Amino acid sequence: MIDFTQLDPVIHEKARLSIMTLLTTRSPRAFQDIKSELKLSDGNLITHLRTLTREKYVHETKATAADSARQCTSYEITASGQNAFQTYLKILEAIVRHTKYP
Amino acid sequence: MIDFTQLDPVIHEKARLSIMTLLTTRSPRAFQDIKSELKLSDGNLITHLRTLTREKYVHETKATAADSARQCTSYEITASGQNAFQTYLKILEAIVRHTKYP
DNA sequence: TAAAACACTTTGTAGCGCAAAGTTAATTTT
DNA sequence: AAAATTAACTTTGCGCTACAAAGTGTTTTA
Repeated sequence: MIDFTQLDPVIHEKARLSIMTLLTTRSPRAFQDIKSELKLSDGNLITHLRTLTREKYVHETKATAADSARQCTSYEITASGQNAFQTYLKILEAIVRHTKYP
Repeated sequence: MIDFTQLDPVIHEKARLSIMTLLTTRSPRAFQDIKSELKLSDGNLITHLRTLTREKYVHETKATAADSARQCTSYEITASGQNAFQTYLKILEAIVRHTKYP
C-alpha cells in the first residue's frame, strides 16, 4: 500500500496546501493577493505563512519604504519547498492511481 | 484556481484518507486488519473509524457469536462514502494537473 | 489634524489527533 | 475449574493547532 506516513504534515493541511499550490504557479505573491485569492482570514493566513516560513518552504520579503509607501510583504516558494511539494504531489498521484487501478 | 473549500475535511486527514483508500480497494475489512496494514494505534484508529461511521462514509458490522467466537468488527465503505471519496479524488487530480500544467 | 483605511500581528479558544490506560470477553494454562 | 493470559476494542486526557476576533502601527483622506 501507499506509505501515508510520508505525507508531509506541513503541506497536508487545506490552507497550506492551497498556499503551496498557488505559490508554485507564480512567486512571489503579496500577502493581500494570497489572502483575497484563497479567501483566508488575516490571522489564519499569517499563521500558515509563518509555519511555511519556519519550515523554510517559503521565503518572506518585506518591502522597504523605498519600494513603496505602504508596507507590503511578499512570499515565494523556496527550492526545498518545491522539493517537498513535489514529493507530496507524487503521493497524491499514487493515491489517485491506486484507487483507479488497485 | 482550485476551490480548496470543497476539500472534504472528513477525508482530508492522513489517517482517514488512508482508511478510505484502503477500504475503497476492498471492503469489508476487520478492525485488526486495518490496524496492522495502516500501522495505526488502537485508540487512533477507532476514533477515525467513529468519525467516518458518524458521517456515514463507512458502515460498521459487529460479528455475532454465531459467526465467530471472538468479537470481530468489520468496516466497509458506503455508497455515499464512495461518492465523497470520488469527489475528493477529483480535487487531488486537479491539484496535480494544475501544478503540472498551470 | 482628526479619522478612516491598510497591512499585518497577537491573543484566545474550541476542537481534534493521538496514545496510554481501561474494560470486557474468550482462550489457555495449571 | 480457577487463574492467568491474550485478544479486541473503548475511554480518557493531554497537547497541539486551525481559525477568527480584537489589537497595533502606519498611511492616506477629509
